[in-house]
Amino acid sequence: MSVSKPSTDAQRPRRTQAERSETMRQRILDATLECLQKDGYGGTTVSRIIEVAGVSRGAPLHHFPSKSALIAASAEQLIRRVYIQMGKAVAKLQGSEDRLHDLIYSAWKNVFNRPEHIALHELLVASQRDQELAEILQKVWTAGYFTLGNAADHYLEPIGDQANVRDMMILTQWLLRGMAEDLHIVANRKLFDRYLKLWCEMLAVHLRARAGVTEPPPRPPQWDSSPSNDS
Amino acid sequence: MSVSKPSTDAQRPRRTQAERSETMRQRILDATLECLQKDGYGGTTVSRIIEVAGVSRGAPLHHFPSKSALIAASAEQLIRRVYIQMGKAVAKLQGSEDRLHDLIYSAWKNVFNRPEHIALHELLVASQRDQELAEILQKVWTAGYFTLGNAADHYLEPIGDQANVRDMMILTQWLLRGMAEDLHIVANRKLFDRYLKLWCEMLAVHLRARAGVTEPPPRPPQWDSSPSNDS
DNA sequence: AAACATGCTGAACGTCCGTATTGTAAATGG
DNA sequence: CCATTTACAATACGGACGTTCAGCATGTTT
Repeated sequence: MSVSKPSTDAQRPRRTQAERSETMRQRILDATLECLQKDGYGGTTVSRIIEVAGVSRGAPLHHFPSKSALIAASAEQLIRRVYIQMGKAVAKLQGSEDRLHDLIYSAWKNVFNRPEHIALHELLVASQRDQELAEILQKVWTAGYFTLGNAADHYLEPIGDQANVRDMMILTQWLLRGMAEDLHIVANRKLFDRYLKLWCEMLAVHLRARAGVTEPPPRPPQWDSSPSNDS
Repeated sequence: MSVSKPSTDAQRPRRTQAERSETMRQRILDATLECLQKDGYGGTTVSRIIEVAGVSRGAPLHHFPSKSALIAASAEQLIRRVYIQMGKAVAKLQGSEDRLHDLIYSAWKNVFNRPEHIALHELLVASQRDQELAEILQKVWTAGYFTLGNAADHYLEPIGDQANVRDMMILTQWLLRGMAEDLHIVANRKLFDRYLKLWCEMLAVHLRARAGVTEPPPRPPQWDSSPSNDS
């Protein structure tokens, strides 16, 4: 219900305006993402957001010109978060014995089978009727393509000559996305593990670990800690 | 904008109450599905539905106790329609030269790459927060599993011994569903054909056409023309 | 310290939502 | 042929939506 309230503000009664403003802005963004995840796109109303954030009704529109701008800013932040997390996860696979399996599982566990992905997916679906959102969500394509694609290209190599590592990672992402949509339909969670394993076996026909890779994959360009500069 | 207006009602000024009622009911259901497809779940309001159907505001709630009941009835009807269509499509593949390829393409063209699937997908996403819808949408799992699974089992056989036809069809459905969500993001439509082809090649490692299959697959049980008996 | 600027509150506004109610034409049944 | 029932139209209602705005603290500047 609450999103990171400032510890005890008796401790620091004085903060600069910029500080106040930034924490408030962040609090609203976090509350929006929490709403998207728990209540869906349709349930993400201003009333609900301010309830979760614990702020007044006017606060969100003081920082964002409209609700759709707030959603857009939340989307940008979420995409960055999700794929940075994934980038970090796939950077720790040098010591793995079965790199293909661990890469796929890492993508599943760190992206598609996460609460954050629910919010991201809500936005993706909403973007079918919202041009502005669609342009932002295109970054998911790019982000996924490079994060998973680069990592796979770094750790794995094709076995045959017509196989292509990056293409198979694109198929992987579509598959995992489709799987994630059945999480609430299919009760038996172990089923998903079974099919994930089957998918790894199908990939293993065409991909194998590169020999002697001890370095983590190169980091994507600007994705370190650019705060949140948007609209 | 309009959904199957009665041809020329000057021709038949008298119809039984049951007839009037049934056509009206169907008109409302069709309008609801059209709304779901064009305006999404959130945009499917009573106002929009009656505008599309060209009926009064009271009409929908005369036939359905509430809006959610209307949505539920529409969902049931849609699921039946979509997978009957798929069943018919995959029943014509005996003459195909590349049955695996044609089966996958048929699933894509007749289900996932169709306007109706957009509506179905909206309902699937909404069912994450709606228990009643979720129970209805479970039928999509069952329907997909049997329709595509049975057909594949009929036309194809595993090559290795650990391969399983039905499991691979489940992966196929997840993949196609995930692909369909990027249709509005990725401008180049030919890309999807490329990846569909790649997927077929990956499947071809494990599946091949059964020899001497000239019959169409057996029809699923009750799926012929049961009108629309629900809630 | 006084004057100003900024960050946010909280009430209010108009619009649209889903539903309830009342009225009217058409079909049914004696 | 008329009373009754059914099918739908039309309007009204309370509530929730996104947005606006005057007011009040809290920093900032002079």
